[in-house]
Amino acid sequence: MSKVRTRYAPSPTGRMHVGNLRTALYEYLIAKHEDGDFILRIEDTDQERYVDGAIDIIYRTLEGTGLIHDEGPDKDGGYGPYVQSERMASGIYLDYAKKLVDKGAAYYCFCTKERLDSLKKAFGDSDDSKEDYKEIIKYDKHCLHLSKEEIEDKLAQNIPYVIRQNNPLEGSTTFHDAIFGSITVDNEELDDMILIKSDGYPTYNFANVVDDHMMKITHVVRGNEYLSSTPKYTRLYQDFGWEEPVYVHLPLITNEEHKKLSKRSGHASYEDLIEQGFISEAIVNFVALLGWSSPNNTEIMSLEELIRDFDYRNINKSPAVFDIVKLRWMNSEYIKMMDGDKFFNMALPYIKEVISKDLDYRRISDLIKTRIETLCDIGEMIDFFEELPEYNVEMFTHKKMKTNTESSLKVLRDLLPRFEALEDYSEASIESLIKSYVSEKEIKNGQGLWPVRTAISGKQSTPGGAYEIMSILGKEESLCRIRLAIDMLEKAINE
RNA sequence: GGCUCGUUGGUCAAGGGGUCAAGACGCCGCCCUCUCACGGCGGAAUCAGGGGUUCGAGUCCCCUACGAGCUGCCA
Repeated sequence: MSKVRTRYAPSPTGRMHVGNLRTALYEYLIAKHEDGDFILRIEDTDQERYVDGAIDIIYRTLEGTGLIHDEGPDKDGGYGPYVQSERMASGIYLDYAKKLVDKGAAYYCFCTKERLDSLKKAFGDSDDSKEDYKEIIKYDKHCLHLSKEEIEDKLAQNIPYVIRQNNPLEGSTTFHDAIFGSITVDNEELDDMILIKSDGYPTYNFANVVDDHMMKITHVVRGNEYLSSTPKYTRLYQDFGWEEPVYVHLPLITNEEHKKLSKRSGHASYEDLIEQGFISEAIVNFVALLGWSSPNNTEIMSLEELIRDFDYRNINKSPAVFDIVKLRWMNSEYIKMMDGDKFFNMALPYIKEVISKDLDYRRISDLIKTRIETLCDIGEMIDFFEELPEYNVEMFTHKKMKTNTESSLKVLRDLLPRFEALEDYSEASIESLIKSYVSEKEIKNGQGLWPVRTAISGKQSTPGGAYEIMSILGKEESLCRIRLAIDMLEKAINE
């Protein structure tokens, strides 16, 4: 059996959206599961849509996600070039197209845009929303019947031309997909698609077939949206007399409205997600589970585990909704599993964004590790360290803690001199001080701790409790905040 | 409009004719607890509809409905 070779063939048109990322991932996994090669090929045959810097985004994304390619523009494996515009320079696409012309499987077409437009037929109600109003065009093979002389003549006159596939009008074409099974389409439905554009570039569809064959790609993995055009690919393979690869068409990924993900939905691309505070491993893991599930029913899986367990035959047929809520959960799982040092390094920039004081960032980092879903949650969780927020005295009243303004005032008044006298502001020291006060007064932990935590944070909820926060804030700031609380409570009670 | 594909809880999903249809996210409740999280325990919630085939159907066939994709000198 020949070595498995898959390819990721993006067109450099912008950021890599999660659908493309999943395609790349599955291609990588299929290859690596069989110890095969994963190839990167840039499909830049559309100069109109080419975006500067997009190739760098592709490199960055593959590197960031760990989908390391074995061959590509930057890694020659003997099947180059790996950029279609460079391949075109050698004239291979035109040569192959001409071979098809010689066989009668393709033909020159000189039709003008105007003539093509006249073939279009409107249907649907034009009063309806634009989406219902479509045009249908199937080329009428007008130029198929040009004589050899006529063609030579037009070519000599430099009349612009394209080369079209010559599909039969009768019979049917069948291909097999690893996920969707056998699909048969009447040849009558097959349009004579363009192989070579008038600018000399091949269309994606044609370049794909030629390149996949020349690069010995064994498994063609791509989005479901290509299912409809695959019969035309099959005809091309047959006309060339080439062996077809294994087709693996992937179900669509949709947004919550069950529509194709769009750039506007915000969470569409890998880089968007990174900016939203998601971590790479979680994104990869989550995306892997959109359309596939592990046979041993595990969900949190490293790339290595995915390689080991992935089997493309288990891929789902139905479209999957991209559920960012579940991604958030998975992201939080990855953060919790992460080594403390590693998390600290990732969290530090987010911490420094809201805290400029000289505090123990590492301890803050440890406090938030189990409490955040994305790195972007950090800011609002810890901003009170930097500055005490304005808060209402009513916050001291808590039913479950059995506290109110009076009881809180008493606790804080009792504790203030002890805190003032305390030298060691370590967590343990503060803890034993408060604990002994609580047992001395025979009150509940909550009755003693709620007022303190409220006073030093000004928040209903905080990462960590009173001991942790006080020890991080330090003596001076803690005392200052407690005195402020006492003032507020006194004022409120006297009114 | 035509062609193609799809349809198991709100979401991801297991399930290839025969236990009360797994599991996860989310949601709700309880426990733990100085708050919020973490963790633990429990709960509600699903086979789109209709016909067949069969002793028996989420699983096979047909129809309907709904959804999606394609219908570009885009990929």
